[in-house]
Amino acid sequence: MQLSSIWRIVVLMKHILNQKPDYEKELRNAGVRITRPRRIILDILTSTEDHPDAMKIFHRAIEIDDSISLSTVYRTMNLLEEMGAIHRHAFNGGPSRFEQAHGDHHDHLIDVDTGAVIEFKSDKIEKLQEEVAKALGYDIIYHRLELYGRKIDQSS
Amino acid sequence: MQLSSIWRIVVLMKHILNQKPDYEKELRNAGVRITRPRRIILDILTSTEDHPDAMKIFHRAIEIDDSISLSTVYRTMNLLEEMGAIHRHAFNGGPSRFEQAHGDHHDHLIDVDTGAVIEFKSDKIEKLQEEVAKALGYDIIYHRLELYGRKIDQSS
DNA sequence: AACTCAGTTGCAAAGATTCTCAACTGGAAT
DNA sequence: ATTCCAGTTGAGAATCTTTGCAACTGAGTT
Repeated sequence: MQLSSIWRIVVLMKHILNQKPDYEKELRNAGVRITRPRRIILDILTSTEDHPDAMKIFHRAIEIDDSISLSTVYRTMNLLEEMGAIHRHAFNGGPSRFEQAHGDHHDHLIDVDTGAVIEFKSDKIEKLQEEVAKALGYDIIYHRLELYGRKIDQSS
Repeated sequence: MQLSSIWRIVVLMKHILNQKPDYEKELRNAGVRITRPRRIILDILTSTEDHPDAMKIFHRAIEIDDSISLSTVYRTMNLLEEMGAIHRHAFNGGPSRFEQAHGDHHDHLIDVDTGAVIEFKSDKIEKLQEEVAKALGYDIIYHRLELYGRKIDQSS
């Protein structure tokens, strides 16, 4: 696509960059401690294909170390979500389900028909966000951008 | 602020565009019954300035009719959200807060220290979103942009 | 290797949200 | 106005998530 020269949109393709990201390193760099519970939970997340909810993660975790608590699962999920390492999906009513992200922070385009999640990143948008925040007297710590869209019909 | 000439940041002032939309009509058209609880909750939503959570709405509601239950508040919020009449904001860990989707869309800057919510709008960012989506083959139906920030210390 | 302490944990309790179900009600049909 | 019934409600139970706090621990420093 010719737009890439302008916007540097990075579309991440899951099946291609499926080398487990080194979350431990990322976490360490972010000043977060690598504890035994966190290591176990990260292992579960990076080695699963599905979108488990907190309870499911908890059950898998206590098979490895039965001292892990559900609170820690929830706390870890919140931590990872804020870091952009995982995504939270709240399907109508039910408990939140989680899915590992990959690589760097990125934003999301959600297909409203299929629920598919496309990840992208636009430096331009991020820069604008910074400027808007600055104008309002704030520094951005993190952000969340989700576009909900429908595939453009190309048949016509 | 001199930036306005550049970014046209629109900090929305609710009390200016406070024409109440006719939700009752909309609901009726959608085949939803207008019950006493729903009418009261709608009145609360259309006449408030803030972003109340379910508990706050509940408390305001029972002052008008003390038979209304919290379940009904939650059910009504889910109903209205699905209809697009209100927006749900899940700021960090706290309870969801709601806001009527009066006319114009806007984004949010959340003060991570105080929880304060500042509304803003940047046409520039929205235009970029459109372009990104288009490059990915999608039309945007709606979007959510939340910046989490900390007030810039101006004392130094 | 021992020391230190802010970050983290497990647990229990609180808080938030959804669900179940019998009773009730809006509004269409009569 | 009365009847009727699918949609709605209130109450409380169940489920999901966060929080307060004392005990614990990772990892930097000595």
